[in-house]
Amino acid sequence: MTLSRSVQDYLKAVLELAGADGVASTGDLAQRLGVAAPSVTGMVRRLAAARPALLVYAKHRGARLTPLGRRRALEIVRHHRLIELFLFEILGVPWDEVHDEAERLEHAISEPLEARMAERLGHPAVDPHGHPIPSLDGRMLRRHLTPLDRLEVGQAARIAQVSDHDPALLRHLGQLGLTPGREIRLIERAPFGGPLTLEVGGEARRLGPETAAWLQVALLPAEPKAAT
Amino acid sequence: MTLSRSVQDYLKAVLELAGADGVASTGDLAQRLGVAAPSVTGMVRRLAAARPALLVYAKHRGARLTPLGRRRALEIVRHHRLIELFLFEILGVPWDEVHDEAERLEHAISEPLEARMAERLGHPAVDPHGHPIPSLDGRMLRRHLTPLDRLEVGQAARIAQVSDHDPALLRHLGQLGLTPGREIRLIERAPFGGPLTLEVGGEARRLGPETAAWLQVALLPAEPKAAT
DNA sequence: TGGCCTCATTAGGCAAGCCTAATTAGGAAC
DNA sequence: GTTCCTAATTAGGCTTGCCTAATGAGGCCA
Repeated sequence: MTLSRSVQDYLKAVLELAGADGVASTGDLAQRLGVAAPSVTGMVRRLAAARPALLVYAKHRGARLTPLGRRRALEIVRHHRLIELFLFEILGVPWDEVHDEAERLEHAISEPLEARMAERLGHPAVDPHGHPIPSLDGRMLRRHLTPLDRLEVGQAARIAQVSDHDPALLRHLGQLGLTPGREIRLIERAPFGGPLTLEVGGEARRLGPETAAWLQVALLPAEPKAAT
Repeated sequence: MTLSRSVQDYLKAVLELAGADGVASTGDLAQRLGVAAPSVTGMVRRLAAARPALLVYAKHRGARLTPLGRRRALEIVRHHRLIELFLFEILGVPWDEVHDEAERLEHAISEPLEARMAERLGHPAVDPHGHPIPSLDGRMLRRHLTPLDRLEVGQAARIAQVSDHDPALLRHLGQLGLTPGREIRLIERAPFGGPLTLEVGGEARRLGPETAAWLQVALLPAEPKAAT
């Protein structure tokens, strides 16, 4: 009942790519996993035929996780995010490097070791990029978030999470001080898709709208300085 | 030029099983790696045929590491032992559990991460079982050691290293206080292969000779209490 | 030197994961 | 309803790493 590295990667990808209906297309999976499309079809069929099944699959309409598959996928995400936070907090690995490192370590860590790490970190709820860490029973923090580029002018917000797909983006955001937990306010939005101007820690920062779309924020009431 | 997990395991096994002539037999490798003998023959041929070669192999006379193969094997051993020490020191994992955990993690850690761990640990020379940690350039502490069961009666010694092949043995030794760095003295040796009686931290401890053979010690001059 | 026993090798096969090239199904547009 | 484009699937094949069964080489002992 031990899942291979590849199988774990497929399950995680389905979880992360699934839309509102829980379905991920084989094409998207192929792109995300960096393999050819027929490889995905083959694997997805195997995982749906497995007993007990990890995926539900019907030709030409993508794959969906079974409850068991979802449980397994969440375990891997939990490993990944705990490892990211551990590397960041305990070893001082920069936040733009933790993802790739965790991508390999997540398959090699045992449950007892994971438990030790979680305890050492105080059973944290989010990773360094602000993504929620699933609990042991598969629950995770659910928040009401807005993409930063949708913010209204004058609106204050707290940065909740940033995409970790590109290390260069993370380095850039780090330099601007745009890290999870930080309070910001949208000062101005240049017309015709121009840059946003943000107040970040008392400084004005400019950010392209495509870049801003990679950040998710939680809205704050009118005067943020009043409430913590 | 990236080595698969299996290849890494084979190289490490050759390094660890090689006798004075540097040769490891295919049979010993099969046993150590938990695979059938023909699997070893096949892999060993592949690694000897690879360009650049990692092994030297001649039919019916076992395998030997090339300089490159040895370098690679030492890298893996370095990973393994640093991880063991890290788990032990930083995460408090018991010394009888660190080996299995490191066995998986050693293949998943990057060089930069390893460097961070080494620095965090103060560039240590030995792992929790007393085994030397190879340096980045492949050198390692070389000591003059004696198997504990060969000690002469009355001789004082310091425990240098213990075998980590069996967790139960490690738990037992831990309870007796027989850990690397500890000073001991052989009080008595029962005749006909009977147990050894040791002085350990002021207490008398009994140990079977087969068990004692799993420990290696460094001899100490007559009065150990005088020299710290 | 021959016989025998052990260990190693060859022969043949299987599963997992991947690939490219060729075919087919779905769905949008007319 | 047909057409056509795109996305997905089938067909066929490769490598890695393992297996069992059958054969062969080495070395020891008489």
